[in-house]
Amino acid sequence: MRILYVEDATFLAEAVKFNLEKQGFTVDLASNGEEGLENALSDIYDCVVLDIMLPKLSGTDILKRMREKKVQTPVIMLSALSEVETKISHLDHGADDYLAKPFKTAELVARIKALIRRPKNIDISDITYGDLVLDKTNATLNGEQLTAKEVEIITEFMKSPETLINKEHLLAKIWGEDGFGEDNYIESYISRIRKLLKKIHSKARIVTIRGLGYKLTSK
Amino acid sequence: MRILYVEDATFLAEAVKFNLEKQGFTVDLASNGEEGLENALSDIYDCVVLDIMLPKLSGTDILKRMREKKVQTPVIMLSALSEVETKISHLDHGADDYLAKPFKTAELVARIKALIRRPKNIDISDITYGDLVLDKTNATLNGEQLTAKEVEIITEFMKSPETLINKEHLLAKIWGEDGFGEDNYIESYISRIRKLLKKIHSKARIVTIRGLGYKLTSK
DNA sequence: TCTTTTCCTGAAAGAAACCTTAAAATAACG
DNA sequence: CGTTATTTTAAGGTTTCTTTCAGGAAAAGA
Repeated sequence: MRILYVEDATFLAEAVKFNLEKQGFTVDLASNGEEGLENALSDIYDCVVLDIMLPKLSGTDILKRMREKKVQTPVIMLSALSEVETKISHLDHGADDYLAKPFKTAELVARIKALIRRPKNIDISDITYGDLVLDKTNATLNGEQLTAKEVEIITEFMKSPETLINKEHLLAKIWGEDGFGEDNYIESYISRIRKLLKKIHSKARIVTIRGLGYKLTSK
Repeated sequence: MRILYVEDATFLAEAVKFNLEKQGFTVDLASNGEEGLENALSDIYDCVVLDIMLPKLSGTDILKRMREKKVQTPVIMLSALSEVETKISHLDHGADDYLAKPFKTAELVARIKALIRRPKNIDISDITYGDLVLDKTNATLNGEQLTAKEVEIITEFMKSPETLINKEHLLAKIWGEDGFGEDNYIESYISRIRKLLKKIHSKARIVTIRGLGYKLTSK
């Protein structure tokens, strides 16, 4: 479970990071809004915690841009302001929870856990692209049974078809942490997925953009 | 017995939770409508208590959506409005009981208990799928005697045949709490249920989707 | 063209998830 | 209170998925 914590108060950031890691989470820190946004958009986190008052770009802005870019990672907002209005406005913008500063780390941990553990009933809906139907509840692609990793990879492609997806992103999202000579994981799976697509007689295929990554296309 | 209580007034929610837990219930809280709906749809609760006035999504909406999705968990609605009209409209939408705010926790506890006790008289109807007949009054599958846990597990599968059911769900629904029980519980029972299906000469069988869960199928 | 880099693919090794059985613990019953 | 039935624990074996490896093919660069 990987968490992004965007916070400019270093001492606080470090303390919280320490506590979260003790709970078994992997934690990345960002100390300003721009850096935070960049990380958040990578879409590899299981939860993002945003302070609102930040240099360069506010937490609110980060949240807004994330949702614009269709990044659906659960978000918890932190702020000294506990006015109901602000709170509601954030929830409206797609924040999943809200915590007033100062807070107890235990409280934050509890909320993160609650968000992550939330039943996955909602994003489990089928994904379709062209003649492909990925049924995530049954782990099948056009009726063909898939393995867990295959589902994850195919999901990434079908969520952003006709878009280049680089290996780094796949490694980070599906294998977590930083890869090392592990590019072949992906090549191996791409190979198998291509076979699958052929077996299904789909018009869609995965093309490789040498040096950059792969792309699902049906053109 | 696990209960979901959807309520935005935190102080009230905590108080009620405390009292219900004293009665031996496990209680999950949700503080807004969306979260409440998501949790309710997971279909692992024995009873859902819905406040009507909620941020994001009203209790009424949650109830409606639950029934649309065929989630038949007993529901108690809470509201400051005690007008007969509203009451009737909710009961029409499939609520099982109605309680006006403010209420005494003891009153709520009593109603929850009443509701939870009731189902055993009602949903005792047989469930069938393909050549299988589960008789819940006698705890038999095609005449073969079952144990209590076997009935519960088989019920889950027969309620949603041809659908992947993951271990987490089974653990939460049958053993309660947060999947603290071992996966091996399930593996053990699946093994026994498979023997049973063979003995019965049923066409149906339980297939395992490695890393994801199990599925009852007859294809 | 020849060399280098990057990618593809099939097969084998390794790891993880799952199955099965039997015995121990617990609960239910008389 | 003893007996029986059910549930849980434990262990070893089995299967399947994932990773690794190695050799070859395609693209890019010299």
